[in-house]
Amino acid sequence: MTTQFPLPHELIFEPSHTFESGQVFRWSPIGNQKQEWLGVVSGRILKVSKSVVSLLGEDRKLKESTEELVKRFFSLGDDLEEISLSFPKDPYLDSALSQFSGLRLLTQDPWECLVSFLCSINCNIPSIRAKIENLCLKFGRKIETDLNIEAYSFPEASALATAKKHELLACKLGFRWKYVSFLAKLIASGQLDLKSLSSLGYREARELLISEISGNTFGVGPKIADCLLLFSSRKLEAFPIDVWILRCIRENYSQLLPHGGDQNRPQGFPEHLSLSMYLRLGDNLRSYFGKYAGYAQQYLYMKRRTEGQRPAVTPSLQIERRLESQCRL
DNA sequence: TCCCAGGTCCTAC
DNA sequence: GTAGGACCTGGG
Repeated sequence: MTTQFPLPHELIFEPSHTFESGQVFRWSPIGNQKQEWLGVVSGRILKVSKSVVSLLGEDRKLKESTEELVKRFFSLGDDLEEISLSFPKDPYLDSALSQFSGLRLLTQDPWECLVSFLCSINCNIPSIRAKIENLCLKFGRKIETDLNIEAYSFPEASALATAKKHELLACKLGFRWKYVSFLAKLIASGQLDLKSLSSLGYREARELLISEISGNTFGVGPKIADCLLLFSSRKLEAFPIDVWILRCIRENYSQLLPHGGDQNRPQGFPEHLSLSMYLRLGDNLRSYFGKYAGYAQQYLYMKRRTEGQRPAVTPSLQIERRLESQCRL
C-alpha cells in the first residue's frame, strides 16, 4: 500500500537535522546512514528521505489528505533562504545555519506537541521518547500496515482524559501524570481548543496558555507554551528558552540578558529564570533575531547541544566548587 | 550514592 | 518579584 509523495526538487531539507533537533520525539533513523527516517504523524506511518515521503500505513481515513499533511507537517511554505537572510549579521548564528543546513521547523499536531513537552519536564531525550511511546502503546490505536512494523497513533485527548492515575504512572510519567490528565480533561471537554491558538497573535496565544492553564497549576509554563506555539501553531517569533539556549545566550549573547539580575552572582544573571525574566529575555531575543526568531532558536539549540556539556564555569564558581568538595572530605 | 535531564509549582521572604 | 526546594525516573 506504499504511496510516495515527492518533495519539491528545490526544497532545502535535511531529515537528520530536522528530526534530531528536539522538536519531535517519535522519529527514528533506518540504518546508520540516517538518510531515511520512520515516524508516525496524525495516525500515518511515514518514511522520509531528503526527497520523498512514503506512506506505509494509516490508522483510518482522516479529513486531511496525506499530501496536505506532508505540506503542513514539513512546513513546505517556509523559505529557508529568505529566513536566513532575515537574520542579523552574526558569526555564531551563521555557523549554526551552515552546520545544520536543511533543519526545518515542523508543524505538529498541537495536542501531541503539548503532551510531548509535558513529558519533557525535568527529563532527558531518551526518557521523553520512552514516556511518549508508552502512552502511544497503551492508549493509541495500532496502525494497519503490510510491513513488518508495529506502530501506534498518538492517543486522543479523550483517551487520556479517562485514563486512571495508575495507568499514567505505569507509562512512567511520574509527577507529570497530573498535568497530562488535567489538560486532557480540559481539551476533551472542549474548554480549551489548541487549534484556535494558530489564529491568535503570539502574545495573545501565550497569555492564554500561561494564565488560563498554568494559572490554575497545570504544568504549562512559558517554556512549554513557547514550544507549543513554535512547533505546532506557527508562531515563528516564539523563542523557547531552555537550559541549552540559556547556556548559549550566556556564552554568546550576554548583551541580550536583561538587567536586574543579582549582581552578586558571577555573571550577574540568575541561574534559573523567573517568569518575568523569561519574558524579558524572550523579548530581547525577538528584537535581535527578528520575526523568524524561532528558527534561529532551533539552529542555536542544535549547535549548542552538539558542543556538549560545557557549563560556563567562572573562576569564582571554580573556587566555590573546590571549597565545597574540600568541605565534603 | 549522587547528579543530571529541553520545567513547573509552591512557599517564604 | 525572586530564591530555594520538591518532584518520578533512568542512566552515567
